[in-house]
Amino acid sequence: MTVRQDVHSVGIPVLCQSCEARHRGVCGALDPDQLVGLAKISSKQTIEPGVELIGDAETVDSYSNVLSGVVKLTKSLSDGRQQIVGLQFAPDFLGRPFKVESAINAEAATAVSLCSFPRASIERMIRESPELEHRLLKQTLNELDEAREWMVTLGRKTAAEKVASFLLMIARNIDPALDPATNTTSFELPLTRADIADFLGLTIETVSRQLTRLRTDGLIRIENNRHVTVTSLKRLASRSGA
Amino acid sequence: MTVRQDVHSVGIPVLCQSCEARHRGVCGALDPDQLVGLAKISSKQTIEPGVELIGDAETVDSYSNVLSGVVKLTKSLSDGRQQIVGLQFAPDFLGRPFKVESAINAEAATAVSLCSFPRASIERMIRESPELEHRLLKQTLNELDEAREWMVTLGRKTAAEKVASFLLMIARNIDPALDPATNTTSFELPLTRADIADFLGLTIETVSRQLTRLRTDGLIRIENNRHVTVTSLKRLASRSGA
DNA sequence: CGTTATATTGACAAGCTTCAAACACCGTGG
DNA sequence: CCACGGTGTTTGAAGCTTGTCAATATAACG
Repeated sequence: MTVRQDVHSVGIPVLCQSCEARHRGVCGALDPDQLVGLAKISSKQTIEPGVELIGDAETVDSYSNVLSGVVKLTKSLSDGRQQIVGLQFAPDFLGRPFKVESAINAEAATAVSLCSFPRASIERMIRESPELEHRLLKQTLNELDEAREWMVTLGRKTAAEKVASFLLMIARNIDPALDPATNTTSFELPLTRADIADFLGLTIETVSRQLTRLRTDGLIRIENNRHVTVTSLKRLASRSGA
Repeated sequence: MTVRQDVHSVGIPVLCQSCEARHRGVCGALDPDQLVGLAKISSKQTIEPGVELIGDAETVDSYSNVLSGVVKLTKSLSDGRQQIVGLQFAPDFLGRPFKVESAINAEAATAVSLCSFPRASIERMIRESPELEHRLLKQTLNELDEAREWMVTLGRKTAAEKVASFLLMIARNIDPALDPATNTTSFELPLTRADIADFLGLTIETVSRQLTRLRTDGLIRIENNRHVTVTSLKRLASRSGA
């Protein structure tokens, strides 16, 4: 028992021992030596909801792994209209390699903890480790798939379908093994109504109306604004457009 | 002169000599030996507009470079509503590595010429050549940037802004060096009104109305439905939301 | 317990879609 | 040569979904 543990954790920095990014995230590409090197220059930090992590047109000099919480990626038009273009959950990699200027904003949607490292070091490691680049490519391809999935939602679904799709996406994210046959799940919404509206290309009022409709129709229950219980996953899915 | 040419073209397969993908596309990552190997198993083909290249939920066993023309990537809802989630121009790489099942449709929007190679070979080459994977990562990141840009358009812009944005995107794609100070450009639309509607999340009628509005307002001229002349790039840009 | 942020609800207006019809372009065949 | 059908586009009128503005309710917080 102790032997097995030693085999797996020998040379692994304390910081990384229980880190999810080492398993499912990009750090899984690194060998113990690289991990030690990276751990030396990386720092864990906790961020309050609403705090801006990366500003539009700012130069980015650090990348991060999301360890917990939800980060929203947003883009804005000159007159203030805003659109959320991505949500990042643990253990996603946060940052846009190979570009000094960010074209998007990143903001903590909930309380977030990050593991950050300097830009230069991670880009050097990418050059040295093809496996790291491979993981990045895979995550980027997944993000592209998600973005395209949401383009369909934004362009072609009704408000009712958008809200149902959003709830399903969150439910699946909280519990990836969610069986479509099960009827009931329950979770905390990581976003405010305003955020949900920015995510779905709707107004706060329309989001609210669609949620109350789902509530009065008996598909969901809502407590304290944020806690949602889906009482009929099947009926919810049938309203998501698919 | 001839010496210089020889230096550059020695060992380069005839098929690839004048190919744009060798310069700006993924093939630029390959050395002459790899290029010869790939050229042996690749084939050039021409495709008519409207022909489906990759069907939804089909298993993909070949990848391609787009050599000319425009390929539209679409996703559909069960009831037939459709959304274009990407446009691919030369010399884009066409295909979704590391996934056997395609979740999207690819269809020739115009006449298209492709250079195709078997899935297995390209995936082997990716494993062997980090530089190839690097190029793929860069293209994927660019596609992700574009997708997110269009999410803002789909979610937050008005019909008028959407159409203006679309025209600007096409103009910039035809002439990447397009100076915002110049007033006039002219190009062939690679998409029908129906395609434009599917791209912008609108109906054919709304697209048509917005185009005639731009026409009667003197920002553009349209000949034969497809040929567009922008007469005031600045005014068009000011209507794109930005 | 008052104060502020967040969410809900209602009435009305606007924008986009829907449905319908006319128009333009193009190749075919009489 | 012109009538004809086909496809793609434009235009019009009406209706519905969503946005806007305003008021109220609920929750969060000192």
